[in-house]
Amino acid sequence: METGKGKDAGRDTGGVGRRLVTLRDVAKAAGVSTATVSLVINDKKGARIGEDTRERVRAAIRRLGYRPNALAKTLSSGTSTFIGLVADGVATTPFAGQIVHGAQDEAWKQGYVLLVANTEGDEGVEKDAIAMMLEHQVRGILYSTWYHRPVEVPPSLDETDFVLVNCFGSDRTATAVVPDEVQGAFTATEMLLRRGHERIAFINTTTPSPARTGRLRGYQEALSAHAVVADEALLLDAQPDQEGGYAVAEQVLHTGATGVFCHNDRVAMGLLDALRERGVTVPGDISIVGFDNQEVISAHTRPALSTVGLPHYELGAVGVRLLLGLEDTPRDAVVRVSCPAVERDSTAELPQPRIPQTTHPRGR
Amino acid sequence: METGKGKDAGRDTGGVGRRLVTLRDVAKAAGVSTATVSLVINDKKGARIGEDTRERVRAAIRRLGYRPNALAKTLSSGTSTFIGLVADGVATTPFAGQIVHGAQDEAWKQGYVLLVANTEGDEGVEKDAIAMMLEHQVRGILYSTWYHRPVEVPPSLDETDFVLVNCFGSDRTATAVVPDEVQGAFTATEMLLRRGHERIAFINTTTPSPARTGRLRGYQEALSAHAVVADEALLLDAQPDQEGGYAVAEQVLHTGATGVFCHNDRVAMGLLDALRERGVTVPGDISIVGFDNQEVISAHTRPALSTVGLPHYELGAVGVRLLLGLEDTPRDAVVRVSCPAVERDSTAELPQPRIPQTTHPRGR
DNA sequence: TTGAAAGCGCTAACAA
DNA sequence: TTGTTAGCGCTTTCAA
Repeated sequence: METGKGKDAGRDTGGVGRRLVTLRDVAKAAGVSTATVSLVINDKKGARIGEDTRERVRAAIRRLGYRPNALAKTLSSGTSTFIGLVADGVATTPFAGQIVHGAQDEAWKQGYVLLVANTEGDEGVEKDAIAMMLEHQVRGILYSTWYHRPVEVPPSLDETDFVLVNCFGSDRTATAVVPDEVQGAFTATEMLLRRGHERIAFINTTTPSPARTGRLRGYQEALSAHAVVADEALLLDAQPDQEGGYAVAEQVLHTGATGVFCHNDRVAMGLLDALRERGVTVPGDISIVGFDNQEVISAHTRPALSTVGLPHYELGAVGVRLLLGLEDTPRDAVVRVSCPAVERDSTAELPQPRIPQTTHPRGR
Repeated sequence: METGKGKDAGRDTGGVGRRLVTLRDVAKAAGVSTATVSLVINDKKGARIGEDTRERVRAAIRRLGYRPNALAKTLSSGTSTFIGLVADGVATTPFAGQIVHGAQDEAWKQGYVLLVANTEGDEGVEKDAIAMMLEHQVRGILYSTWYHRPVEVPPSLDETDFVLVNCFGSDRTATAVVPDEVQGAFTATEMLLRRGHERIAFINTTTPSPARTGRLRGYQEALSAHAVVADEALLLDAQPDQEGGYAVAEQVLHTGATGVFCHNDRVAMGLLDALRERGVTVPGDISIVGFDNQEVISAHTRPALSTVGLPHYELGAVGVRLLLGLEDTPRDAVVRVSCPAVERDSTAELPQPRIPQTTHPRGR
């Protein structure tokens, strides 16, 4: 800290209070006006300042350890430096963190700073959070949820620009960005189809949601795209977690499926456990694909799980771009971000049919 | 939106630009001075304002839909409303989210707002993040890591108050708050001891870290507190994830341990998988305890894992309190937060010895 | 019990 | 090429 701080910066510096090197101090030190300093700092285009003066100013800035006051700048210029992000679950899920990360990276790139508020689903907290952001003059607000779902847009959001992230308006339209469930499920199913599987079971969730309907559709579209006839018997339902996957194992075995597409990685993990107990090997006997790419799980099951990723980072980033009008999308559009395939070790070529053709109810 | 916004709020409201109801507008509308309005808004103690005036002001505020400008307030009063939180991994881990949550809750309680920056370990980003926070006049900075470790304190942190969260200064002392590894491991080990186990294996991590040394010590202290003689043969090492736990299973079985304390939940999960494959039941044959309480995993293994929680939420909250001087701890102190026991289904009473006493190398 | 006025640190015309 | 001067929206003495 021999940067020259304690030198002559301290005016009010009384033990506790630190710092207080203002533009004016720099101006005085450099023997120029504050306007000049302001100009070189922001190095404004049109400004014609002598190179010598510039250098003198820069020197003074360094010498005094000057830091611009972003708040004063905002107040004066009227251009905000904040983007608000309200999330309903940064704490309880690994997913929200990715949204925050994506949003932050993009925000920084655009010269903004993220104001994050975690509501954990509490409406009161949410209202306060939005109010707080409004009072801090945010450029706009990203309203995000940790799982893809419809939401009632809080009225106070209308006081600023906003975009919904990982959710969409249930009661009205609003600009939003969500994962492409259909494409994701299509991709997952194709991971199996491409390896020769045709008898593919789909363990969907019991919970009504965009994920449930979207993934079912993606699964069906993939089958028909590959000219594989759908068999209702292959459609299973389960509670969307390890317990659900574990419980449905017997049914899966009964379908005679050679490949299974699970609603999410947790279900896949439960299924894996159950199959192991029954001596069924994966991917030897059965290939499995998950959804979400929840790393803590999918990267470490045995075998490591082939799955499809939920693009949370992208959602956050695209959210910011939409907010700032950087994406050329119509207002109130719902943009869909695709889910990438993450192929690991739970998928393999279909072995020579162990089950005679006759068991195959409806041929292809 | 019939709150009166579009009414007469719009001055500069030109389609895009919103809002601009200032203190002055309110004052004018209420027929008082700005000073008066300011006083009733913050309802200052010493201010003696007539109840009628107060009501008139409040009415005007409501009618105009006035929102105070927090930035102007900060600038004018000199009292910051921000607390910065720089984290090295909100994105990649479920843990950091809890720190954010704890910090935010406590910050709000104290009237502050959290400015979050995720660095993902990038030093450049970190430097920028701190600079950004300094420029935004933060009251102080919480510097956090996603796993407990020593850190080199970035020099620029000295320009403000700061506290280290989930980490501590490697090169110098600084106020910090970390989990109590020793107590945590002690607690975990006791979960086994209390149920009669004496032959308890400890699968530690291979990575040198406060966790490694602290947990070993806690394990040893628990044994001796219960007058159980330590057996070096029970000390195993493994890579700290599922693969590590899976790989070490054979060795664990060889020790003849009836209880196993794993360095973390992921190791426990891997071990569980391996034991299942070998037909060893948990907790029937062997009891297992993890560490971290990483919910996605621990709450859903079969059986659900008994473990010890890492107090991330608390770390964040205490961090804020330390920063604000709300905790009466000496400056530069390292405070330890304890790790709570989370007992689930992987621990059971020691069954009647299936193995003759003689196998027990050294008696108690 | 209230109002006037001087800033907080910075930007942005407008002069010079 | 640089300086002067109003503010941005709010708080805070000091007077009235």
